[in-house]
Amino acid sequence: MERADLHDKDTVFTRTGDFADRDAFTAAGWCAMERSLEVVGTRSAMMLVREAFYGGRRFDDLVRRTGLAETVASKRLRQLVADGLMERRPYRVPGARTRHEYVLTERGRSLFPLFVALMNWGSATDGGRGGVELAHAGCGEALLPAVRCAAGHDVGIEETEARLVTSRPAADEPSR
Amino acid sequence: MERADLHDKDTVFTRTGDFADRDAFTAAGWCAMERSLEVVGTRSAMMLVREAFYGGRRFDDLVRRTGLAETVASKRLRQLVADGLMERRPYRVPGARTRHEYVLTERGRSLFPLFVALMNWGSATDGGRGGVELAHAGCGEALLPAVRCAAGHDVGIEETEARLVTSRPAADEPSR
DNA sequence: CTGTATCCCAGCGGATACTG
DNA sequence: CAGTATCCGCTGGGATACAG
Repeated sequence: MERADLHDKDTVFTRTGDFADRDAFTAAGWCAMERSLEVVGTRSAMMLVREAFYGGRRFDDLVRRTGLAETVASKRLRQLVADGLMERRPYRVPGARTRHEYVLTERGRSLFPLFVALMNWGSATDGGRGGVELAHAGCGEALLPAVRCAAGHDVGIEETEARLVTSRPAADEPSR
Repeated sequence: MERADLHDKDTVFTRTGDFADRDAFTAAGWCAMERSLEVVGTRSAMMLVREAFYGGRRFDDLVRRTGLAETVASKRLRQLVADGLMERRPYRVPGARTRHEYVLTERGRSLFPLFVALMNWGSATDGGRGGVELAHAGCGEALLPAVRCAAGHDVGIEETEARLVTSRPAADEPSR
């Protein structure tokens, strides 16, 4: 099954153990990536999350800044709340009646690396057309998505190994 | 415009300069994130890229391992090639007739951080149901998506600043 | 201002059947 | 084995109109 005619530049993941035959675990169940896409795989979902990152909270602002139709924004926001990415929170400005605002939950905020990766990948090939750029407020340098292992090493695609886990060790506690 | 009743945990991006009013640059054009979604915003596209990362190359394997219908895989692969994420390359095994295989281009390979972010976000909330896990082949530790600035600092969401750039300083693309 | 209710269209993805 | 051609249902998203 192994092919010997691959160029070095074609290297993908290291395949080890069960993974030598990827078919063996195709039946292992739902891929985590697909689970993510079920929730944030739509344009409207990511756009609303984006505006939330930018500080948008009120329905009106979110609609205008995303450019989505109100109907779409409404339905998607309801779903984002149901999925636990956002919280619909009442608040009141003195003298006005109670309103609601949409605030990212911790789960929603944990989309940050995904958002940066999307922004970066899109801008990497746009020929410098300009637009919004994300930067480190401390030093002003642009943000870049990275991949590291739990031990802190930077990991490239060719150093990545995929493996089958039957049941991951007790949920991700405060990772030490 | 500024709200003073925000909890610390609600902090999102730091807003500075032009960005104090996000509306000011809504008209600044297409968001890089949306550009990414136009290309890899579909389930089929990311699933095919995933299998390419896992080492899949032949049409038959890609179809079986993604579980996509042949028609869908066919059309999506054609588009991925057109978008420059994959390359359709002829090859031949002695004694057999020439076949084609799909190989990730550098642009396709640069989706690696995005892929890791998607995998990680999806598995972070699955209650440890098990499945595929990505790890550092060197030390065996699990992979995590990260965000850094060009100067090498780790950057959290609350240290992130968004700003408007009219035309980015000729990054890495002499084209055009 | 903050939505919801309808109607409509385009695109994704599947099923089936057919080629080289 | 590696696709293409057709048909078709589902849903994402927009337009319009209306409500609290």
